[in-house]
Amino acid sequence: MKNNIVELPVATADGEFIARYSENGLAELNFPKSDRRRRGDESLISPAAGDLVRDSSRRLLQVKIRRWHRITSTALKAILTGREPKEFPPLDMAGTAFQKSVWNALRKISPGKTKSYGEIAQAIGRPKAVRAVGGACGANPVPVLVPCHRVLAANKKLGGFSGGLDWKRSLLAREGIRYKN
DNA sequence: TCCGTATTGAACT
DNA sequence: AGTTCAATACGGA
Repeated sequence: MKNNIVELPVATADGEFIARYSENGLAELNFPKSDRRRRGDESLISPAAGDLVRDSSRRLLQVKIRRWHRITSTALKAILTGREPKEFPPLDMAGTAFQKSVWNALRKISPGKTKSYGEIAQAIGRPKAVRAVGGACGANPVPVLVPCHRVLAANKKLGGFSGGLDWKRSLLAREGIRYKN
């Protein structure tokens, strides 16, 4: 399973994001590396690339993943420029049932809108699990596309962001979202 | 079991 | 308006 992960870069105006795919969809999206070290080879496929050649089902998977990756790239660039993506790739995010329910709720926040951690907790029927919601947001493996940056603290204050608060501020600004602080 | 959260609201200065 | 603090759910070690 873990070996079937494919890693592909997305070049954006903000740097090179890294997308990882399982056989079921987009599993992870990483912010650009802070230090832009020179990357000698852009190995598009990470682990056992050689193994992928033989098996025809795996070749089909590669085709599928390339299609997903086009969608991912387009969607990511859309959000980064403050627009709503027309299409999302299938998502295959690893997490507990609780985390998945949180991530699912995040996806219902449309661009330009926000919800508080408490409101998310309400939405998933666990009104007291406020802090746990914060934890699940921090564990979101597909930031930006799964818009954890649209979750603010109770008084419209910024709250936190695992990718760094600068990213959160920037992403909110692109959507015209105002917050306090 | 213990510890650390991307929280929250109330009770205090 | 700022600070402290308890309640609280969850996940990792």
